[in-house]
Amino acid sequence: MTDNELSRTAPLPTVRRLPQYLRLLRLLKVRGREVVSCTHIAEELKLDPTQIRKDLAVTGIIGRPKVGYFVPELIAAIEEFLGWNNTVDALLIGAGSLGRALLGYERFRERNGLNIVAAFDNDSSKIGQTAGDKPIFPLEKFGDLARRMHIHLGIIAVPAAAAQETANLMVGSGIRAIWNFAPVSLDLPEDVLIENVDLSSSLAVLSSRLTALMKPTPQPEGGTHVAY
Amino acid sequence: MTDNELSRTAPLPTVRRLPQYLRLLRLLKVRGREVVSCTHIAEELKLDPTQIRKDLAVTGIIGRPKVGYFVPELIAAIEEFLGWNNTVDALLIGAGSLGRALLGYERFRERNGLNIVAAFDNDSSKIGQTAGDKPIFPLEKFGDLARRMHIHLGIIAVPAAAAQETANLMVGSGIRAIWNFAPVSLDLPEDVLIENVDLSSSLAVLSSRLTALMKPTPQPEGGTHVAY
DNA sequence: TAGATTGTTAATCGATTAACAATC
DNA sequence: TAGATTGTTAATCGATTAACAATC
Repeated sequence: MTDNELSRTAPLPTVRRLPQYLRLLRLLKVRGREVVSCTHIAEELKLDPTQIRKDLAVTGIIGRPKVGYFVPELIAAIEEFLGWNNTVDALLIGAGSLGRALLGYERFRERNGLNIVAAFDNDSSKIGQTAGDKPIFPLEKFGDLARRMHIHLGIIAVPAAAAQETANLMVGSGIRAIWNFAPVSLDLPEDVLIENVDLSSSLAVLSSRLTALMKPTPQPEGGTHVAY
Repeated sequence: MTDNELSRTAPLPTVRRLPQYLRLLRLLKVRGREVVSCTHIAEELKLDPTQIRKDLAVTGIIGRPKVGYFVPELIAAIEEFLGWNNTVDALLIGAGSLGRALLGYERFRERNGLNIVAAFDNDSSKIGQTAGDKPIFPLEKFGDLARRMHIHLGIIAVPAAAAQETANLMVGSGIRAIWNFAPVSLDLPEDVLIENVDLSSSLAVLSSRLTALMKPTPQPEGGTHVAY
């Protein structure tokens, strides 16, 4: 902890890397490993050891020179920083194939402290079905359930066209943070947290590199020239 | 284009934002809008106009002072930069719920130039099924089809435990770029492109902020002190 | 002890933002 | 023309990497 204040908020890139460390650490724990150094983590994940040390510092963990960190202690520190030591309930809107895939991913609860309680959809043919043991309710019930269960995390898995109104419904029902899988930039009150999962962004990285590869390699200037 | 060389490669954050611009521009086009300024885009997306201008520059587009950019021209420039003006074939391994959700998302082809040709799975009960009109083949057929169709883009949608061997199979079958949805850091040859979609990273941002919110607000140091 | 590793400060790198001349 | 907007250079900001003293 480099601040005398309580950690402002950690750099975003750091936060995004923490789950990666956590994954490795859990693996090491299963393998019976008790201590681990940044050097070792760095080798495994092909990252810079100093960066890892800085990243881990945001969790408040203290390591031992010459030794490293105690694996279970480090796991606990990261989990606590992310809030993954406790389970947070969430409601999901949109029981299409993506929504049901998210519902069916049981590991969210154990690994990421995320418990998706139920899904909502306005397609009556889906109502009453379950997906991954989770019930699918009609959209009208959302506000009621959200308030009654004091749930403030919402997941949007509806088509782009319906995303904004879905967000509005959530906000009106007391939702304070939204995990949005629809490819839209949502208009939200300042105090509602939003995190977008944008597959296009990710694909763009891959396809632009792939495209760059295919392109006629930037010829050394000066026209035809045979090296020998 | 600020380089005299052919654009090295654009900054990663820029590449990740391009699809967002593209989405807005397509919307504007549908609405019949012919020109657009960075100022306008910036307002819509709540970004900095200068940043947008720099971002768009990587595509080689040239705007007109006082006017802005021609919408169709700008769309074409971004699509070309990303390679989304042409369709790229891809093969997907893992026909679980996530895999089938990806298969079923028809918009990939029209919007992102991505054509998922078929899926592969080693669960015999899934073989012969289709998902979003795409056939599901046994895993053994992967190499054959990949080579025969000259496909070099692979999508991994298998459980974490199977991801590395899946990647190995892909690489051995001539795949040059992998879009990986499994929460694992894969070990790959240097020359194989990899892009990971890591839901944990994304969730970490949301849950760490949510956790920070819940925490007892960092009290101004110095114990009980009443200001007046 | 000597060597490895942490924690932390300083240097570097890259991306964002500001400033401003060119221009339609 | 005057004003808005582009393209580009310079300044700022923040994250990564390097350097190094402290220490088990």
